[in-house]
Amino acid sequence: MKDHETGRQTRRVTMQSIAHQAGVSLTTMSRALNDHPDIDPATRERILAIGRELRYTPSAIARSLATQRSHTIGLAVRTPLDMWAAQIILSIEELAHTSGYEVFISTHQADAARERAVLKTFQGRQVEGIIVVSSVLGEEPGALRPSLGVPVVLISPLLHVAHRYTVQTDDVAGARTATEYLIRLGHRRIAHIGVPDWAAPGYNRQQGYRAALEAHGLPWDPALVFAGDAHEGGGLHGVQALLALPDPPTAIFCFNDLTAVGVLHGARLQGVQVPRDLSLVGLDDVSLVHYLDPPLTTIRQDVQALGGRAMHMLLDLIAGRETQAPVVLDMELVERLSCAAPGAGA
Amino acid sequence: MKDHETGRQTRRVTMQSIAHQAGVSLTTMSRALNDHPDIDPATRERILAIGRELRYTPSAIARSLATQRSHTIGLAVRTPLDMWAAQIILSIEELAHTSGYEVFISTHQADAARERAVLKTFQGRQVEGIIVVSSVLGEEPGALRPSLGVPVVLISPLLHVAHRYTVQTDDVAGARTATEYLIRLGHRRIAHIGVPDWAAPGYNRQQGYRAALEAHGLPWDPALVFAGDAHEGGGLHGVQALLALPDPPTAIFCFNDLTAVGVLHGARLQGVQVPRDLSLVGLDDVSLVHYLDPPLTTIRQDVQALGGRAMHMLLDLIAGRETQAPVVLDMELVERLSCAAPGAGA
DNA sequence: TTGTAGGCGTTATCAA
DNA sequence: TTGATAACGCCTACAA
Repeated sequence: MKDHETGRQTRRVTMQSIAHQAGVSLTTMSRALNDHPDIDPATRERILAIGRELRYTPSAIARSLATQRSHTIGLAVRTPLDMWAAQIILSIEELAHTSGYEVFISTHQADAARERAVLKTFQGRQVEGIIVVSSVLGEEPGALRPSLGVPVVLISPLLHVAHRYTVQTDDVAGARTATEYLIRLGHRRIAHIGVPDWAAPGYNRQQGYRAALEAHGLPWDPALVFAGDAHEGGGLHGVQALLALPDPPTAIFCFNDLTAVGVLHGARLQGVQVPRDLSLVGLDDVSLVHYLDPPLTTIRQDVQALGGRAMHMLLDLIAGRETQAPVVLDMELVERLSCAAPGAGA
Repeated sequence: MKDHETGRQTRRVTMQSIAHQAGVSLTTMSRALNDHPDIDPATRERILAIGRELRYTPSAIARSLATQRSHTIGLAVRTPLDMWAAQIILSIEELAHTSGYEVFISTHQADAARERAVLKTFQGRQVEGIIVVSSVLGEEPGALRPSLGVPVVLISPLLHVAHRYTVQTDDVAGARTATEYLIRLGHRRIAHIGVPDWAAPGYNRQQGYRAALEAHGLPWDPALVFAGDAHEGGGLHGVQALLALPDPPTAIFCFNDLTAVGVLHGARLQGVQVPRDLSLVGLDDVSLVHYLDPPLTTIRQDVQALGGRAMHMLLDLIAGRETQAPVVLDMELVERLSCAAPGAGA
């Protein structure tokens, strides 16, 4: 081993060396480390002192091999780039930390092969559990089976539920809440800017949107549904297309807040005022939308809870405890200033 | 071991069992796995086939113990919550993946004790290298020494450089570029909204701001420097305080884009128009600022390169290769519409 | 080309 | 209260 500060060769400090120094057996040494009851406090202190002096750090790897427990979990996300995933990473890491677990992180890029590879790697690393955010394999029946012996918890909804342990927000209800709010304000031509692939979240939000329309006897007009990209650009193109319609919408429900930011921008470019000429509802409630002009009305999802519940579920499964599954979390309307009754303007 | 799908008890598949089934020794088995040259392709195929059939996954832990290489690195971030850290996590994870490394992630919350604990844990896990983002220990001379035998690379600047292997952006130059841009536009009263603790990035950006003022013979007025919080709220409070000044600024250079978002909001609330009455420069260039009203002029930092360079440096160190250190990356002005010559309004 | 045996650093089961 | 000794699952000289 090389000391990267001095470049000197160093010999690894192991239980051997310390036990030797202290004149005790490996067993006693081990007891000292894990503060086992069957040990003289004095000898233990002596051993630990030597350990500190020699800067001894137990090898978690050797320990794992011996105990058959790695105290690690695997966390696979599509990408850490959106606030959503970042918040989930944070809450999971914190809980893992307080529960004595270390977490491996990997990205799967919404690619099935990649996700499979990640799971396989985690399995090889002997993780005790796996959490997958925005899993694509979750849709394939039995695809999560190969991770035999390791509990897998999924965050994000599935269309074809092929897995029991999932934590998700109720996208359908959330989208419905948003749309009904707009209907209550008096809007009749309500558009939706979604995502291109219509994977579970996108599909569900669109379903909620449609359900709200139908429940209130409003026609479902395909021309009012635009496939965005969950980013500002999609929102921008979306409004441009929607406003160019012969009979343009008076309100838009967006897949997420970023999309709404793009819509806001596009509306401004066209001289369309929000909320006077166009009402707008986002989804997520990222901190920033509070500071937009106008502050965005949105649907809040408790992302921290998503991660927390998933981690708790995983800990339960690891411990062989009973656990409630699946978990579906509610979303909540946050009224700000981007909505108004239609026809207020021009 | 318990199969979490069926609840059945299962016996771990190991090299033993497969070698036994195939009627070969452990050595041959090992050779088959690591496609060693000294093995009959036929027997190898036979062994691998059995492995596939029995869903065998080699134990990375046992392998690590035997080879004394874990093929893991540790990544400690302050928090994954800002785009900044998220992008770094992504680029590091990708490079690690293509280099055959798995990454442990942890947060240190800008707390020295926590960071020390994380490093210790990583060391125990036998990681081959560590990257710390926004390290606080990096300032303490020798604090990174305990991670003996493991190379440590730091991302983010240090005030008192006590560590050689760092990757950072040139905050001083970036801030100076921003400020000089405003000066060139004709501004004389230029404010700065920074961060409260004035840790390295905050301190350096303030230094760059001051350096620009001095270089152009402009007075340095402490009243024009406000301590924000790197978030929208700080920007909001910042403008409010600055605009209330007897001789308010005509331009503001913000610590980061989020701060600028708050400033934009605050200015609007006060009826102050950007850029007519107030010019604004941010820093980071997060995707969103392009869609603000007006689109934000900002200083771009190449966060992806930050992560990439750090990871390359770490790989070099792990391999015992020479590596260039420290690395300082330039920042670049991105002109958009939030700046104008002063006095255009009123 | 294949096999034997020892070792990696720790825990755990017995005895003492 | 302490100590041998055998795992844990894999790699690697060295020998056959």
